[in-house]
Amino acid sequence: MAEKGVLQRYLSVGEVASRCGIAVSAVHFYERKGLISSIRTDGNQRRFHRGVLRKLAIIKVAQKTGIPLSEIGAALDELPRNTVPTAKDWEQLSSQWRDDLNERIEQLTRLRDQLGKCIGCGCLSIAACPLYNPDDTLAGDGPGARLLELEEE
Amino acid sequence: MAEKGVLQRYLSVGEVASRCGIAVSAVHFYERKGLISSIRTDGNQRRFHRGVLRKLAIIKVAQKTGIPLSEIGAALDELPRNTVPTAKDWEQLSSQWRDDLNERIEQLTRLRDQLGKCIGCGCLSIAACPLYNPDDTLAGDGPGARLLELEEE
DNA sequence: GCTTGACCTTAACTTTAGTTGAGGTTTTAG
DNA sequence: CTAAAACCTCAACTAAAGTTAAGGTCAAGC
Repeated sequence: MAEKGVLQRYLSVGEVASRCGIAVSAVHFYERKGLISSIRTDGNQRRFHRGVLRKLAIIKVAQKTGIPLSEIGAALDELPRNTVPTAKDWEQLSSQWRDDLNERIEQLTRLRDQLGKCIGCGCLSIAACPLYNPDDTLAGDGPGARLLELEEE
Repeated sequence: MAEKGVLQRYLSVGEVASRCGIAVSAVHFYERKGLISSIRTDGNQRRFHRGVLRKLAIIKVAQKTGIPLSEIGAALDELPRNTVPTAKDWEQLSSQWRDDLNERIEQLTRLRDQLGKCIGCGCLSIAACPLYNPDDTLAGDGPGARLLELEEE
């Protein structure tokens, strides 16, 4: 199990980048942001543990769900430092994001379902419109007073 | 129908902003970007036709769907200039965006469905993973060679 | 009639997620 | 052994979507 050198143990930044399909500059950037880390060779070049590949994959996936890097970084920080994350660790991460994703999906779905109903009618600019005012933040400002003011056509 | 002044015909920038729940600076910004327009008083203050309220509402909604302002602007430009848009005009707009929305929803749904399957297993960094490589852009690079390289745990 | 609040313009600043370039070093291949 | 490819750092730039500040004008209330 410990045959050294048979598999290359560490990856250069270029290898990491091309395997992940991202730019070298992005790898640098993620490291600067603390999302991934590396050690250095004598010649000061980065060497990455192959575990970084999975992290980068996860970063990419999480970004697609709309999660900002700062949050991704925070989530990655919760992973055990210095021990290789287990399947359970990853699952915890993904289930957290799945909730986010579900919420975003629901939001967009509601949006879609309202889109046709609201956009063509007069209600869109009005406190009562579920699209325009989904959180009902304007409720109680005097009901409906605004409603008529839009009837311009 | 032409009783002047009974309803205030034009809105100041502050009125527009507070009615739409956005900042004055944002109204200025949208005007600079050509998304909305105004006329000026003798004293050089903006006055907005009330139709701008609906446009702003639509801008807000479209932004929530993830459409960038540039595209929103382009869509608004397709509306008839100088005539008040009809319900049909708005419907065309919304149906266009509905397609976008549907696509984004589908994307996120696929993502969600893959999230648990992939994140915990070894496949995430690999060309074969549907999440990581949804467009199959790496297909044909030599099948599976990368697959084993991730098995670090 | 003056003071305050709303408005004006222009320019600079903010955040996120990187990219690009300059100038210099290391590694690798022939 | 040398030349090219890959790497290094640091600073500046980009884009989107605004916000904030500075310095000045306009309008409304008392």
